[in-house]
Amino acid sequence: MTDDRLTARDWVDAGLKALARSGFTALKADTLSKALGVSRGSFYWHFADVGTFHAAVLQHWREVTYENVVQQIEGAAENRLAALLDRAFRADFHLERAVRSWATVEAKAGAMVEAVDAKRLKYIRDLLVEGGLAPAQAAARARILYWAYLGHGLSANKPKPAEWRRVLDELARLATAQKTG
Amino acid sequence: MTDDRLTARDWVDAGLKALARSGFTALKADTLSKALGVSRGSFYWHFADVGTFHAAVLQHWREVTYENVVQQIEGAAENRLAALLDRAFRADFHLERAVRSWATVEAKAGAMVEAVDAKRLKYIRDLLVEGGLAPAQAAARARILYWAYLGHGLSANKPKPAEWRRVLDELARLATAQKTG
DNA sequence: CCGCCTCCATACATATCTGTATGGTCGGAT
DNA sequence: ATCCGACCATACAGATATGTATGGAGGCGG
Repeated sequence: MTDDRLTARDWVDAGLKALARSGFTALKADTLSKALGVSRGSFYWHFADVGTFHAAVLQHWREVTYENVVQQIEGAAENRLAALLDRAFRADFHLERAVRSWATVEAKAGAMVEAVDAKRLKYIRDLLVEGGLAPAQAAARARILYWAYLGHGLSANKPKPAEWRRVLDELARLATAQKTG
Repeated sequence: MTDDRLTARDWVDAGLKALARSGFTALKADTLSKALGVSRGSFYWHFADVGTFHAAVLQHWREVTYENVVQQIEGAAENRLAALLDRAFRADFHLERAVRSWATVEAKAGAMVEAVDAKRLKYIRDLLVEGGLAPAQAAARARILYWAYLGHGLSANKPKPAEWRRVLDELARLATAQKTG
């Protein structure tokens, strides 16, 4: 039997799902309770108000969006930078889009996004330095690579398969080419 | 005397201002009428409903965000690509952020953003081709440049002045370097 | 002066969402 | 068996938003 009682975690999971599907405007006690087939009484038992629920959702988002990814990259690949690029540009971006959209409207989401950005950026920069780039150049290129990742994920207009090879090629070049003059 | 009667254009301008300041959640008849010091009766005289108002705001956004920019670039500079990069990465991004955030939630905003993306991307690609790049490579690099523009504008974490020189340097390189092998 | 047209105020009905208060159900420990 | 606590339903009050209906205020042509 699927036990009918819910946990706070169930609510947060439903929140992330609604976030990816419908954007942050779907993160309401009213909407989610209907989606879960319970009343808002359940929501207000697990959370004091929507603010604390939002905080819980953001916290869980950080875990699934950074810690988990880095763990996978560090564990599996021999060429970590290539693995990261490949994974980043192929990942589903609905959740990230929704959170960043949310971040432009609510400060607490903005703070969380900013924190995640800083950690990811540092991770890329460190990889480039390990790859042999001078720190200043690594910092600049890490920025561009991360911006490109963001821009790619946030724009609906994606390259066609034929163009993808070229794009990845140019990205890898940007990541590894030594300065020639 | 500032004439007290409003026009539809006044409402759209107020909409864009609210959009840049507070995000798309501020695009409501209720909120805007208070900001303009009139009642919602005025709003519903100029617009049938909020949907048509939103459409008018989006349409006006397209004009100020594309036509005007291209006109300036085409008119003034001798090195149009450098002028575009400089202008793009220094511009105020609040309005663009808000519209793109809006685009993740409402389909009509998404369609408008997609249309603007396609036009801007084509413009960059054409500039690169004129600069001597092969079409396929120009397409790939135009993507990356535009992605970087978007990522830069949408992330709060900007480089410090010292890093900016490096970043612009690498961007220009990406735009102009010939393939060496 | 009169009536029309433009623009806005006011009032009402309705919908959605929040938060609280209160009571109900069910399982498990004593 | 009963009592307690976890979990949820229901009902209420209030805030905020939409859209409509209706009634001014004020300029302007006839």
